[in-house]
Amino acid sequence: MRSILFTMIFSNKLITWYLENKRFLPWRETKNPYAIWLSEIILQQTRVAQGLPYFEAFLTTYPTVKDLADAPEDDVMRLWQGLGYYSRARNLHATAKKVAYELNGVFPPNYKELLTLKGVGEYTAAAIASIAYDEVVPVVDGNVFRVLSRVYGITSDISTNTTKKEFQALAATLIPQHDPATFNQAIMDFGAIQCTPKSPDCPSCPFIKECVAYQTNQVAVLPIKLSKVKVKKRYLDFIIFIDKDGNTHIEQRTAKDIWQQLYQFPVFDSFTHHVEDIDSALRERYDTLYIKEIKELTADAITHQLSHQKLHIKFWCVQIEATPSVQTSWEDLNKFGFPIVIHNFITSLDLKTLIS
DNA sequence: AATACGGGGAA
DNA sequence: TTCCCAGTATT
Repeated sequence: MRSILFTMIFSNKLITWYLENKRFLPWRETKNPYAIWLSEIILQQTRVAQGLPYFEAFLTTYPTVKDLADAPEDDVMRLWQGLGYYSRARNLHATAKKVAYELNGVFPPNYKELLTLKGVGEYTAAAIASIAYDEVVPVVDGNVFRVLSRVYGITSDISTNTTKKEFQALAATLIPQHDPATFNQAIMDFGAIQCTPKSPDCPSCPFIKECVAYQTNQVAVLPIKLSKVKVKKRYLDFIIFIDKDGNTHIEQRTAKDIWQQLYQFPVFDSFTHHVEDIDSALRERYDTLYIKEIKELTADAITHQLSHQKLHIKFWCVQIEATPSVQTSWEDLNKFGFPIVIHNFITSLDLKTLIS
């Protein structure tokens, strides 16, 4: 452990850097817990540039937590469409309802109670408590792991819970009592702008003299992260039914699986192979189905990379007399949230060429 | 302690 | 391609 003097130098230098280099972000202009909570949920595992337009859209569409609580779930999911990790949207909605109707519209007032909210873990509770309430509790996110592991030369595996506790303890010694909000945002901005994962800007870094990683030439290998995910292949054949009126059929995903609560076209789903004989497969699943024509819309399967699965996706157009279940008009599809890969495909499609 | 869960940007 | 992003919930 470094000296007390160094911890003060670290905090002061960090905040000095922040005041000169910080990004101007809309959620920094407020102490409103609702807006700050919203920004923190959106920014989980998400870059600022990607989350920013979603933050604006949500705050505009739902100016208060009650507006969000009262929204239909389909609307919330659709607004979240494309951002990924959709459990965040479901938890966001559930928490909005709880705050609006069980907590009288008031967010829990401290770190410990914030932790009880769905979708709010240690990082997010610390972020909200420090930024909205000035509670002295350090955030530990990917940026903090990176900055501290480098400056302090910490070589523990950051994917373990034990290491996370070590970093929380270290950060707790660094965070100043008088301005935790600025410190937390400073260390995250520093990690995002200066001490970046790849090719950080060490020559202009204020910690170049103190940084253990820089002095021992370990910047490129820190932080150490050992856990590596294994990615499964998965084969999806989506069936776009078109009936005689030009309507199609969609269904909602409800299983504990990817894309829960989002919509999709009926699908054949396998971890080993694409459907070999679509015609037979369709007749097996829907025993009464008058098929006029089957058209393969994707000569080559579309690949779509998720964190734990690599999807190989084909789309089929199947013209029939009537849809096998509830029908949806093509124009109404934009009322539903789809996985982005489906949404992009729909957008690229021309219905006329589909049925010609 | 491991694993599942999206999508996109950067190198 | 590979990495990883203002992580959380579940097993």
